[in-house]
Amino acid sequence: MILKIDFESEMPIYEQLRRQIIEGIARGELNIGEELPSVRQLAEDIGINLHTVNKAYNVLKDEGYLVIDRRKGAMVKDTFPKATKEYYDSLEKELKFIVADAYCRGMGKDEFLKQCEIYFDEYIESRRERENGR
Amino acid sequence: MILKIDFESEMPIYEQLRRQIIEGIARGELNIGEELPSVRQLAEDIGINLHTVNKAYNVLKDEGYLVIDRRKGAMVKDTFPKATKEYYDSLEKELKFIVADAYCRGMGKDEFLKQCEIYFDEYIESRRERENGR
Amino acid sequence: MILKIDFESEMPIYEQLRRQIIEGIARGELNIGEELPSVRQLAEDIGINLHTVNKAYNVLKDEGYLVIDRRKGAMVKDTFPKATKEYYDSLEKELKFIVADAYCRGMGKDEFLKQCEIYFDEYIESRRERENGR
Amino acid sequence: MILKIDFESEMPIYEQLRRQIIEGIARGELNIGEELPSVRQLAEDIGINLHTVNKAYNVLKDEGYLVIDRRKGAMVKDTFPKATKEYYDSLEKELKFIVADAYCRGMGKDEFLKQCEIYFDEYIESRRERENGR
DNA sequence: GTGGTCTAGACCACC
DNA sequence: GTGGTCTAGACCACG
Repeated sequence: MILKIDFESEMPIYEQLRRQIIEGIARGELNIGEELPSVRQLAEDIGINLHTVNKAYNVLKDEGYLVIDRRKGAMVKDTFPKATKEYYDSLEKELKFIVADAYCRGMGKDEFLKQCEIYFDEYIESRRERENGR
Repeated sequence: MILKIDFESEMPIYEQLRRQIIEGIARGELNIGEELPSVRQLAEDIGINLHTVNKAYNVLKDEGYLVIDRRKGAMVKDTFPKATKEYYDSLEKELKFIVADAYCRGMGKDEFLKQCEIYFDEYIESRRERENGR
Repeated sequence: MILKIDFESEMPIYEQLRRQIIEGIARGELNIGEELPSVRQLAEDIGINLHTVNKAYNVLKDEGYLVIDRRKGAMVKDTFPKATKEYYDSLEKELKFIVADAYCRGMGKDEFLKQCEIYFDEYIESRRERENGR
Repeated sequence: MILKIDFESEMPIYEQLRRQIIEGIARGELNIGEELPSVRQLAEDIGINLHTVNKAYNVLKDEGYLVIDRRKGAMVKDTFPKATKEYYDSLEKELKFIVADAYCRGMGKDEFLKQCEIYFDEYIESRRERENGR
């Protein structure tokens, strides 16, 4: 799986890492139980600080995406993280704002929903392909 | 329009202000040409520094949501901001991640789309009500 | 002569007035000795404060564009303002920056000069027409 | 690169900084990818507040002249800012006034164009020299 | 009255 | 180390 960092982005590097790893899991590029590169390895590959990778891994651990084993390093958890009340609350807040912004900018409901549907289908399709391919 | 700030949030205060003002515009609570409180007034009401309000207003001005008149202060622009290529790019990036996260957490496509639809309808309905009420 | 104020501009209203009056003189819409509207009249026409018009007129008086007579109000001076050393200095400073910015943005020398030439010719032509028409 | 601030000028300090940095880029004194002093460093050197430097840097970032990297601070962007429609509009407005003023003050078209040409050539020459010198 | 600018100094996140 | 955010308080230009 290829990780791309935009050093000019306002988004913290660890957050960029976190998001791309979650997207990788959604697409099935990272499967349950799969080991991620070591902190040291990944940091060197991307050319960033070791602590930055560490932070991303630890956030994902706290969210329930990864387990971190002292010997084997980080791997994708065998169960997906729970959709807690906190998650739903923050999702609602985030989504409401995005919809408000899109609505103001003249984006139609259908166009927006269609786009969301496409993204969902991409993840579903990508996972199915990989599962069949195994 | 009531603005609520969460001082514990990691999200900057000016960004919280920005988002709530956009949501207010989407709901029609803030109508075209409507004057917002002066930076000093709003800062005092919320209990924050005037520079923080100023920053929120200026970000919204740059985005095309507000105009700032030397005489009357800030007011809602009579045209909505353009949905530029930059906007679509960042929306895609943001939405893709949110969908990935939701998908991983077991949220179904239908549930997600339904929720988005509800938010859209809320804004549409809210605006219609206010327009009829005028 | 029609004066248009952009209340949303960052440029002070009195400065917008000043510039448009100078452009009017350059185009020959305002001829030597021609009386400008009274401060009170112009302020009411545009819908701005009386003091704002006053400031514009006084700046133009100091620059040598207008003479202000207590009885007849403001009128275009019969001689053009001198191109003082101060003027040349500030012109150089301003022009150098504009050229630097244009150059960085990829504007060619020829394109830039061509544009300046067009503007010059417009003023020359406009004045000639009016002088012939009288 | 030496930056000179006129504390008596009506032009805001951050705007003076902005202009001189753009001129520095045009002259090639600041090359693509070159790092600018940190806000604290530059502020101390000039004897102004760090927020003022920060504002200048951020304006230049928004214009597309600089990128601000969390790790390295501000640096000259590898691509020059686009000459947008907004840019051309404001350039036209500005240039038209300057030409009108110069014309009224008896400055001939040839003299004006000659001067613009000289400035352009200075930037072109300065950049060439530096590129050869590298 | 309005916002714009500047200063001074604090704390924080990120790297 | 870097910039980002927030506060507090000052002065100014504009209208």
